[in-house]
Amino acid sequence: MDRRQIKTRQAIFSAFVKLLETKRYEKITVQEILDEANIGRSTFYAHFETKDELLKAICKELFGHIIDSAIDKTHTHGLYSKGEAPQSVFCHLLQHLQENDNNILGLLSCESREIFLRYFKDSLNELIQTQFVNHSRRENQDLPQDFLVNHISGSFVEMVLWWLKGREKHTPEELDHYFRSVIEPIL
Amino acid sequence: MDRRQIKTRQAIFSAFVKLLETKRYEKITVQEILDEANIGRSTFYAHFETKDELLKAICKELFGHIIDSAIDKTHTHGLYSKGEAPQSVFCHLLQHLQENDNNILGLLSCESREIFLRYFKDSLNELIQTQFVNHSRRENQDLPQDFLVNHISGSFVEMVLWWLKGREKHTPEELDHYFRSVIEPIL
DNA sequence: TTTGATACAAAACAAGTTGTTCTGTATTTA
DNA sequence: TAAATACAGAACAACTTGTTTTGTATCAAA
Repeated sequence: MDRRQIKTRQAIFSAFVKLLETKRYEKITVQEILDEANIGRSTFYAHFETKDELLKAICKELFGHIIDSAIDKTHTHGLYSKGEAPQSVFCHLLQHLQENDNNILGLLSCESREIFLRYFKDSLNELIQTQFVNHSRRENQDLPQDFLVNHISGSFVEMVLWWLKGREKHTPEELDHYFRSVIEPIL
Repeated sequence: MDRRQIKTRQAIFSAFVKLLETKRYEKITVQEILDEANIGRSTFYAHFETKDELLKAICKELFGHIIDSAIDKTHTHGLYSKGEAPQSVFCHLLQHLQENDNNILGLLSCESREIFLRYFKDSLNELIQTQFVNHSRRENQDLPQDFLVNHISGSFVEMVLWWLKGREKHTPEELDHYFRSVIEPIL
């Protein structure tokens, strides 16, 4: 890939993430991105068809790593192992988030966070779903499985939201403990 | 209030809700609302300063009733009463939603549902918060109270989301049972 | 029923936005 | 070095937003 392309793509991403810190996604104009990234109009449209496409590309790129890393984790350690594992996938995810590569925490707490949180939750949902299918020795036969899966991924994302709203005063390990406390009793 | 104003306001609301069923909020133009509601441009701007203000007004109007009704419920029966009460506030809320006045379920499952879900959750959060403060004989001293409050309201909204995604195949009573199963063990 | 107020429709408007297309230049790869 | 291509800059039509103006229809109060 051409070095110029890489540089431009990165400039657009950085500009977009920076703008998102102070402005809602819908209110950001292409012109503002151009000014912030210092690129020409035609250049932008050579990279992305629309602003929406840029959004999708960012989601894929930023959450791709985190989710992939979590998938690897489940392949070796499973999802939770009901207290046995010293570290759950969820703790792993939180630690990964806290590293804040590419200011991913900024995206998850900006005004347009819903967009990214929903993307995050959908990825998480798939991960948990497959995990449940694999070794499902569930005791709670009362509840529909997809309800439970949704409850877990939904609660996790809501916890991240709560965490960020409180300016990250808690450690990933503490959060993992909180999450275990409200999830393990129902498994 | 002038009858003409009421009629116009209602026409705008209906048009807006109808458009939201097939189009994302951000993609809806004022012109489309005018055409659907059969009103003039100046008329719209006499009622609402911007499209965003219209959105706020709709949220207030539609969720106001439901939340107020839930608040009344808590005043007489409390939030959950740990299994004693035949009907929880949550069941009450779900039944209210199912009546689908003003197509509120349409709003909660349309492409722009995040907007309304977040508004719904914030209202719910306040309600649960006050309830916790009132008679807080919590046993789980391990968890921060606002984490628990957030977990409950968040999980509820996520359940509603799951419910609507599955085209409402479950009754409010069933959902209430599911919700008790995942919330009561941790209280 | 009349009268004064006002909600309304229609149209024109400036300012801003989007996505396209063109030309010429700079950079990269082979 | 040469051919390919990524880029800047500018101009463009089509659309959107919110304002303003003018004349008409409807309302509420006397």
